[in-house]
Amino acid sequence: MQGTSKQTRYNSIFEVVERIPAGFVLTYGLVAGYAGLPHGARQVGYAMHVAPQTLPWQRVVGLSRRGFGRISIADPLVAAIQRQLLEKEGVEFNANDEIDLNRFAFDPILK
DNA sequence: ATTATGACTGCAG
DNA sequence: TCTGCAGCCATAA
Repeated sequence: MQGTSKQTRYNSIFEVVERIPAGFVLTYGLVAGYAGLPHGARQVGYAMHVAPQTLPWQRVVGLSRRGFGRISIADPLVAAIQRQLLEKEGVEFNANDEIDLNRFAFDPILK
């Protein structure tokens, strides 16, 4: 193929993301690991940036230094939309705007 | 080819 | 506890 699109280039990443059930989330690093890109957390971020409208991009969140999930999108408008979509699916945020990964992370391998 | 940027993380101060 | 910065690596300029 010649015009290798971004969608084709990040196909492995998109396949992981579309498997995340509504009401659950995964961190950029975890998605990268499942996609076979152990050091590609930032690439997952870019992949979500260019993801097709049909992908549940809102289920991919950042990993806080305390081990919680958190919205890590710079654009405040997009960040607000992501939070709204997640809460609508049942994902809960604590007082620090963090997500308890022990309750909402979709991790079929670790548990 | 070289430099800058970022929807990431983790360590150091 | 909070900030800054260093590794990380694909894209953009």
